[in-house]
Formats: sequence, structure tokens, C-alpha cells
Amino acid sequence: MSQSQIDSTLDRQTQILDAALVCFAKRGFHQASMHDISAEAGISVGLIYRYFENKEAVISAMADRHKKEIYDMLERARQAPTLLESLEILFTAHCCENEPSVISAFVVDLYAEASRNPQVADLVRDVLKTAMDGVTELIARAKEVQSAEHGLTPAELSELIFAVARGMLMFDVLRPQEMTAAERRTRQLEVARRLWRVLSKPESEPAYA
Amino acid sequence: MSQSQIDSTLDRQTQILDAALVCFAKRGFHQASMHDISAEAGISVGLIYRYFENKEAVISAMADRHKKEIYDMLERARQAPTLLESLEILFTAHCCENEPSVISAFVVDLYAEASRNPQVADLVRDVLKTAMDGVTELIARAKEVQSAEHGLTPAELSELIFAVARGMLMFDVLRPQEMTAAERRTRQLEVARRLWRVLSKPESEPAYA
DNA sequence: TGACAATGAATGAACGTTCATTCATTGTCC
DNA sequence: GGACAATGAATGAACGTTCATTCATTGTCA
Repeated sequence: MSQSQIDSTLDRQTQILDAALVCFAKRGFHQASMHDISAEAGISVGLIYRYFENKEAVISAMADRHKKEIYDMLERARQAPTLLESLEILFTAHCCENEPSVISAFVVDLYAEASRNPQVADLVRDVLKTAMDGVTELIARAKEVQSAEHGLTPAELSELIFAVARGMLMFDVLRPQEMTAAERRTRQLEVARRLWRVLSKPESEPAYA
Repeated sequence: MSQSQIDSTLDRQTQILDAALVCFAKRGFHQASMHDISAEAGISVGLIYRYFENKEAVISAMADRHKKEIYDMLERARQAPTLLESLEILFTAHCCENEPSVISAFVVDLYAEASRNPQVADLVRDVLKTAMDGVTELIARAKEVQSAEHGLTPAELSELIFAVARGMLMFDVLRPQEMTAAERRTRQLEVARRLWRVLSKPESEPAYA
């Protein structure tokens, strides 16, 4: 198979997954039909089956893509100069590229799916562990949080931080449709900064607090 | 209609909702069939339609029951002597009565449903607001948290607490089936106490910390 | 022309819902 | 009390619909 063939295959798969994300967010994994996805992608139903074995495989591929996106996010968070900025990246990762709450709805659906599908659960657990380990490392570097008086280990703090992040994602799903991505982003940033304030030593407030 | 007739109607509805909770947690709202529910309840399919107009109504009734359960939980939290104990109630509400993660799976599904169904979203938002307002009040009473150095308002703290609680619920859904309700409870309690440590003044540590 | 991409009508299984039917329970009359 | 009538809770086969999946056919380009 030539490189251009591989490329066009990947393009088609990406096109289908993009459409699936919209449909899944709109109707959920199991209520979204293959016809919905094909219509959203502007192709025929049969063509989906050329690129994915079945619907389950589409869901798995979506989960895999989510895994890569979380890893990318982690990489960006790693390169941020301060822990606060890392948190801001972590908390706003889902409210930028796509339409409002498309990603949030998908992730909540993914966790719901994980509660029944052990394969999905394994994948999500793995993603979460990797991301939490990454943040644990970031915290270990951050003196202002480590030396605070709560006496929690970086791993414990990381778990707390991710719990807040996932919880905010659930809240995001409840927000009225009228709210723009920018407004959601602002809300998320506020919470990230409040969390940081709670976790760090009081004297090291950021300038814009 | 006599009182005993009302009672038996309520009994039947409860029986159906209990079965539905198990089926919904096992397969999700839309993958669980009415036949699944009837089999779980040990009754015929048709009988469900004597007590609920359709499947949507079963889901709505489940959401209503969830609302009542959250209100009950809030009432118990209100009666706890300290904020820490209130948090412990809040964080362990879902890992006691039923089988492991049945309730967690249901709640995650409920939020997923809320992302598509505005009626469900309204109900969940209402429940969340009431519960958060309640906790805001509890915090306003708790001096050890109010006087801490983070400088956050009770409402802001309440939002943070609920984000952690919902996030932990999502994590709960990922836990391997082998984990018992007691083990889950312990994990939840640990996080609740760590959160409390972070939020409160360091000198007011509980005796068992 | 041949090889492969793409189509969408066709298929059959599964689903929510309905409803004719059964039958244990309750009420009524002598 | 006993015979009979009325009730309505409960059943599950059947219906119409939707859906994932297949595949014979058509389009495209080298």
C-alpha cells in the first residue's frame, strides 16, 4: 500500500470519526445510528464499513483518539512554566476546538460506556492513570504547592485535581446551550484558579488574582 | 381509591424502578429493553405499561427518585455535627445500599442523558443547585473553613466540593468489579478527608487524621 | 479494461408498544 | 354460607418501526 493510500484511508477515518463525535454527543453512542453518522459525514452507510469493522469499532477508535488527545493535553501541561498554568490547560482542554459541550458530552458518555464495557473501562482507566501520574510529577516540581500546610502527597493532590476536573466536565454538560465556548472557558478558568489558591501557599498569589 | 390500592400501586412502581435501576446501570438507559426490566422485576412487559406511560416515563421517574435521594442525603448532611462529617456523608452516599457502582453508573448515565434531554438537564441542574446551596450554608456555619487563608466564598467552596464529589463518582465507575462497597467507601472517605484538610485551617485536624 | 472506491436498497434481528385474553379476588344477592 | 357476577391486575404474542449490517451495482481513474 502506498503512502498516499494510507493517507487517504486515515483521512476517511478521521472524517468518519469527526462525524461520529458530533452524532455521539448529540444522541449518545447507542442512540446515534450509522445512518446519522454517514449523513453527518456526507457519505453512504456502506462506506463506513469499509473503514471500520462495525459500530463497536467506531466507538473504540473514538476512545483511542480521546486517549491521544489527553496525552497531547498532558504534554502541553508539562511545558507550561507554572503549575497554575498547567491546571488552566487541564481545565479548559475540552472547551475550545469544538462546538459547546460536544467534547464534554462525549467524555461523560465514554465514562457511562466504561461502566458496562470492560474494554472501554480499561482504556479510560489507563488514560486517567497516565494523566494523573503526569500531574503528580508536575506537582512534585511545584514548591508552592508541596510546601503548603495540608501535608498531602503529590499523588493525593493529583487525584483531587482530576476529580475536580472530571466533576467540572459533568457540570459543563448541564450548562444551557446558549453559553458560548468562551463563557464556559471562563467558568473553568475561575475554578482552576480557585483550586490552585486552595492548594498553594497563600503568599504566592498570581498577579491577576 | 383505597389506601391499600395506593400502597400496592406504589409498591409496584417501586418494584419496577428497582429493577430498572439494575438494568439501566447494567446496560444504560437506551440499551436496557423493557423486556430486560420486566424480567428483572419478575413481571410481564405489559404490566409496566399499566404503571408507566412509556419508557421515557420510567426514566423520568428514576430521575425524580434520584432527586429525593439527594434531598434526603442533604438532610442527613445538615444534621451532622461537623462539616467534615457532612462531607463524609456527601462522598459516601452512593456506596452503601446497593451493589457496587450501581448507583454511580446510574448517575453518570443520568448526566449523559442530561446532555441531550433538556427536561432531564433541568431536573439535574435543579437538584445540583439545591444541594450546592445546602452545602454553601453548611460551610457558612463552619468557622474552620471560613477563616482559612484561601479567601474563597462559601459558594465557591461548595462548587469545588461538588466538583470533587461528582468527579469521584466518575472514578467509581472505573473501579474493577471485584472492589466491594466497603472498599469503595473507604476510598471515598479518604478523599473527603483530604479535601477537608486542604480546605480547613491546619490546626483543626481531626483526632483520627 | 481492470481495480478499487462508493452507493443505498435489502435483510433480518431487536425493540417499544398494544391489546385480546386469562383468572384470582371481591362484591352481591338469596 | 354458597352461587354467581363483576373487576381489573397480569400476561405474552403480535405489530410496526428502527437499526446494524450486507452486497449487488455503479462510478472513477490510471
